[in-house]
Amino acid sequence: MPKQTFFNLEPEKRQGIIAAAVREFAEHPFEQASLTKIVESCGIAKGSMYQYFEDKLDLYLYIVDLAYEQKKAYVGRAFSLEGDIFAVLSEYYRLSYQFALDHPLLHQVANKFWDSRSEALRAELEKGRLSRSRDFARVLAEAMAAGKVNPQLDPEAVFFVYHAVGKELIDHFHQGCNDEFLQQVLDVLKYGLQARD
Amino acid sequence: MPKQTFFNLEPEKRQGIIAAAVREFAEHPFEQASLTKIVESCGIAKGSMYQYFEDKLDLYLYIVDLAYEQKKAYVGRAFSLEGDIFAVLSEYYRLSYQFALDHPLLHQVANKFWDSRSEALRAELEKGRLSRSRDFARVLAEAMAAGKVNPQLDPEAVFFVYHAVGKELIDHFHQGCNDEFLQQVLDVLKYGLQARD
DNA sequence: TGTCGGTATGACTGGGTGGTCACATAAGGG
DNA sequence: CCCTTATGTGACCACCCAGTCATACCGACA
Repeated sequence: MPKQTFFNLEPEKRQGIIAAAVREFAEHPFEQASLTKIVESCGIAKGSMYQYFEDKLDLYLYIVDLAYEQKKAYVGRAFSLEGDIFAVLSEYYRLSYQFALDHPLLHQVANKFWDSRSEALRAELEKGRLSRSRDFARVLAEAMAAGKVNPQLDPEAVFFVYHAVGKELIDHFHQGCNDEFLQQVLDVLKYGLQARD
Repeated sequence: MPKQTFFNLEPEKRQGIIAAAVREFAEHPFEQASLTKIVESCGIAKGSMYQYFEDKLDLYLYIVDLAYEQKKAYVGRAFSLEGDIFAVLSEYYRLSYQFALDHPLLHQVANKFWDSRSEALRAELEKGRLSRSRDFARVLAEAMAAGKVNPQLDPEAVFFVYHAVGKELIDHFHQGCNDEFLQQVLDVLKYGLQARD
């Protein structure tokens, strides 16, 4: 967590620091991101950074959190379509894509976070995965109870699959991804590979 | 490509270098892997490394290639089960898992390769993806022609989904992954989320 | 005016990196 | 025995890094 000093800053300066950090962490994973470049890019002294944050990791986690909060606010509406799980999923990924278009840097920060292999970040990673699985698990359980979802499937396996595909979709957002392709991918998940009678 | 000098080495020494490099690249992505540590770990001089390889990238690509060749040899049998695409897929992932158990370091090298974000590796990444999509596309086309596969699906989307899930499965091999869970994940893909009549 | 807490600073430390190069060694062929 | 060619070597170079610290600045209050 940032120190109090950081929050005492004039908002303008604070935003400048945040913006510079977002730029750097959007381009490089934690280990390769350079604090030196961040302070140069926003024109403050190296030492000042240590008045605001404990260390590089502290800054990083603050920025990742920020990116995630923004994304959650953006994407959360999808879950308001209660009842129709397929509409929820479609809207969820559509909004994720919109977010990536509107906030490419925040998108990249959040995205790069997931392939951090650093031990220091493992705990945070797991926490994030769990918190996101909760909403999904709830919607899935409801849909199963309502008989809308294939009852022979293992809910955990379903989450695993959607998580994997979601990650890959998000990874490929930067290459462009029209609504049609998105819909086709979701259809694969919805109808399954095997031909129906 | 390694220089001729590398292939002139006594096999024992050559294997020592390979083993050390595999250890390092299994633990760290390309950018964070340390040539210095590799030469220390196999007891040769830094300068010698540059008699064998052009640079760090040259060594890395050689090692990745090696890991992939081994994996292909191990996993390729799956495609001999022509005709039943679901058997092929099941066997493919089962063998991938076996490979990860038998050769954990090679597995990690191959695996880490996919989340390299370095520009220098982009071209290689794309090449690998294409070469692996070919076998899959062939089996899929056959199964579609035979009416075993849902004809309304977009083959490209199908490949996308299987690639994504495969990557995530492989990522999670190190946490253990029993046959049963694997089967359940494949069932999700096979039967689809929507309840059948 | 003095002084005191909070803040800003950037030179510096100690450690790491990939890559180089002048030199050493060894093996053959004349 | 020398000369050439192929290898081996590790000190060294230039660069980058996170993090520290003595010093300076600044506004407020006395």
